[in-house]
Amino acid sequence: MWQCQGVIRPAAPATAVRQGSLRELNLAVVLGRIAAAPRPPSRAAVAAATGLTRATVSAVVDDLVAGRLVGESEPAPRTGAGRPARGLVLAGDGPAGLGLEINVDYLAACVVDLAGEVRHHTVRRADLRPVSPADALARLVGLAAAARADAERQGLTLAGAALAVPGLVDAAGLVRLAPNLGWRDVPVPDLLSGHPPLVEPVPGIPALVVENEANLAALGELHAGPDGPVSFLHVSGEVGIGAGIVLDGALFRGVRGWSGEIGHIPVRPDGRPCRCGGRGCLERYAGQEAVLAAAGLDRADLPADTAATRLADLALAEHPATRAALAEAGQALGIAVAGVVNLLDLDTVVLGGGYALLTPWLRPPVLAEVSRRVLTAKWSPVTVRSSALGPEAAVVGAAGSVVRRIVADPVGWLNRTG
Amino acid sequence: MWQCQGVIRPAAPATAVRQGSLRELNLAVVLGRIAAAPRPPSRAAVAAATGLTRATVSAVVDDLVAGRLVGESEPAPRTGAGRPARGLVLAGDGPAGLGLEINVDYLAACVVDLAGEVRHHTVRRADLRPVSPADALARLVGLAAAARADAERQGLTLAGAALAVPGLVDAAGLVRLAPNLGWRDVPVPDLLSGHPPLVEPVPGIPALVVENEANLAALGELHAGPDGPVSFLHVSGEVGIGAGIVLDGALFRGVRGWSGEIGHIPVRPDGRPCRCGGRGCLERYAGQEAVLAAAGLDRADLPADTAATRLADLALAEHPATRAALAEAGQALGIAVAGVVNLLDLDTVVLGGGYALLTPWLRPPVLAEVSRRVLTAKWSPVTVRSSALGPEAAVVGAAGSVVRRIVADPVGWLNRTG
DNA sequence: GCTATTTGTTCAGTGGTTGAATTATTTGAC
DNA sequence: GTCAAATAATTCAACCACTGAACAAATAGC
Repeated sequence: MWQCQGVIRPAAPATAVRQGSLRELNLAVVLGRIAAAPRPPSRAAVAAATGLTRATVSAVVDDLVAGRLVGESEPAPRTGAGRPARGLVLAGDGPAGLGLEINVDYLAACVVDLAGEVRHHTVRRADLRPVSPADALARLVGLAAAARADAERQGLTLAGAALAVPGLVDAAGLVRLAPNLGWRDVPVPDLLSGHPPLVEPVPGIPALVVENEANLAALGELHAGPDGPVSFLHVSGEVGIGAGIVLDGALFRGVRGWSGEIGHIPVRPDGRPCRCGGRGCLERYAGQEAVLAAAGLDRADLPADTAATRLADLALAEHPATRAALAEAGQALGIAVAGVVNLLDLDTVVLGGGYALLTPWLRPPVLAEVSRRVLTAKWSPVTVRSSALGPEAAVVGAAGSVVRRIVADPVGWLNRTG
Repeated sequence: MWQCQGVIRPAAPATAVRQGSLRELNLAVVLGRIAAAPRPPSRAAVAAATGLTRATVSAVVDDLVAGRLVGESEPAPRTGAGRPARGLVLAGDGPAGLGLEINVDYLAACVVDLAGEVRHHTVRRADLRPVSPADALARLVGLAAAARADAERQGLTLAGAALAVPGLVDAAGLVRLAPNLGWRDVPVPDLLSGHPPLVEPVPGIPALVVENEANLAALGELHAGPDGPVSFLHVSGEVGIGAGIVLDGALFRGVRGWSGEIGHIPVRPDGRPCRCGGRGCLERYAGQEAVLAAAGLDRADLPADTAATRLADLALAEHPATRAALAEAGQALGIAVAGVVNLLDLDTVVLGGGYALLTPWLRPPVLAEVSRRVLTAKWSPVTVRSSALGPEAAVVGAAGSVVRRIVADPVGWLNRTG
């Protein structure tokens, strides 16, 4: 056999590999293996899976246990004959991630531990459109402080925080535009600098990452499904429509972090004008306002977060205008998704946010457009399914992004002072 | 400063780092550094850039020189006072990549050395639509043998080959569908197995990779521009329209390698029916047939590879129908590109293949649609430019993909027997 | 209780990097 | 022309982390 098909991936280690990097890399490898294992693995199992020797794995695990990243499970997993294994699990009393979210009609905070368990979750409903950014952030700091106190009561140490915002965020944490909140050029880090820090700083882990909610919601989905797909498109249908793209288990953020603006993909290029300046954007056909209007509902009547529930109720009751509105929205969404799948060759699309509840009615038209328009659909069907977390995906994903970072690169945490 | 914005990138080393991996990784690091340097760097400069010690770099370079991957440049670069540096360059007499291409009306072969120089290039024009896949591949083998002989005459050793095909290729090298060639389910490796091998096998380097031409053309563009962008969309306008997506210097292939089917993104969802089964696909408005028809030309009159030249000539002569046809095609292309940029947040779009010649007329309408429809365009403008390599991008990119792989992971080549 | 079996640890050995000292080679000043 | 300063590259003992084999620990089955 002299032929062989292979992937073209020239991703070399960009950075030099020094003496100590060896241990640093293996800390990440072993920790990642423990995180990915379906059951608590023994040191021997980790050694077999990674190709390291048992001696090395033992040494690495000692470091991880000393750093409160890994613990031994009780009771030990039964294995049959031989000395019983001691199962390794991610520590439930080590570092944790703080997830925060500001949205149109609620604030939320949550804490996720290394193992991915949600250990704290608060949602405070309030219409934030009339509230100034500074005041909104001040309220959020209160939620964060309560979350931190609760986490510490459970023996957890918050190692970093991530804030989900429904808008465009630049690399410095400046919210360039969050139309539904009415924010424009809001410097989140500056506004928070007057408050006590959300978490004690840990080297190598950003104290606060500000990120688009749709991106974090996609990560949340990855986090929720233990053996789900590692590459998918997550579409969040809210007032606007955002998408997060997950490729090989990592969020794809684009050159400046502004990927996923699926709401402004043209689906009717000469159609309805959009406030973005374009015409026929998806948002004008499948966004909350458009669907409510088509269903004959007045959006002033109901808060934004109940719109999806209301639509689902009406659809369930076979309300004709609602059914038609969802069919039209689904078709527009399907046109956009077909383009995305043609471009990126993804095999899974997750409907999240407000769309999660509406999946039963959106899925058929989306699938119809996709199977008609995607060139490769005949060789490999595209799965369209509902989000597991729904509207909570963004906060959970935010907190999860912190712990994912620790698992991927535990050196910062291990080298912390104290 | 307790806040800090960071990228979310949990890409840990999936594989264990063993004792010997240290040297293997540093071979790649040092080689990559030499490849990326604008001028031949000294050992000391490589040490400074990578963080390794001079001692280590010297040892690593010795291995690379012994393996014919690196040489010392003559004359030595002048540096000022002190012992003169010995400049390190990628070897011009070591391994090389063989690039092959089958297209509608030509076969091509080329050889690219480690430094990226094209050392051999042949194009044989012939209408391949009436030729059976087996015969076409047999002719290609002839071209490849000539290329190999020429390469060896120059002291080069072919380490691997890549074949560009205008169609969908699966992981086994099976061409599922190449509509313009009339190919369907053509098992390229099987058909080649009766011929002598294209290259002597090298461990770790696939003897033959079969890949979509648009993907390889995108890589070729990356290869041509020394300090161009590392993330961009490369659109190849031929009979069909394909795109290659390069992210951080690596080709994004999608889950099954079928990414980039931009030709079937819906731009007029209820518009002209497409042979893919959909309606209003970009290809029906900006593909070669559509543009020729709109310009009032009969495509039977001229071979496919001269269509772009002909259109450019007419446009230059201010032929009204041609101008209008290109404006319409550019608008359709702009609608599709706007969707892509909204989704992926890319800042550069390269017009390649037949579009390269037509850029002066396509660029304005594309830019107009993009700036109108891309949400983030006001903060960071999108560059639309012409391909540097034009129609040769795919073969060059194919050959370049082989050498890129060697530079990224030189271990296979170094461990070869002989 | 004995054996087979598997887990986890210990320890000398080794590969590869480190850092300082050394050699090599040039420029520029006196 | 000679010497000092500067930079490049090599040499070598030390050290760090992984390796492999031997060994101790703990259990199931007979």
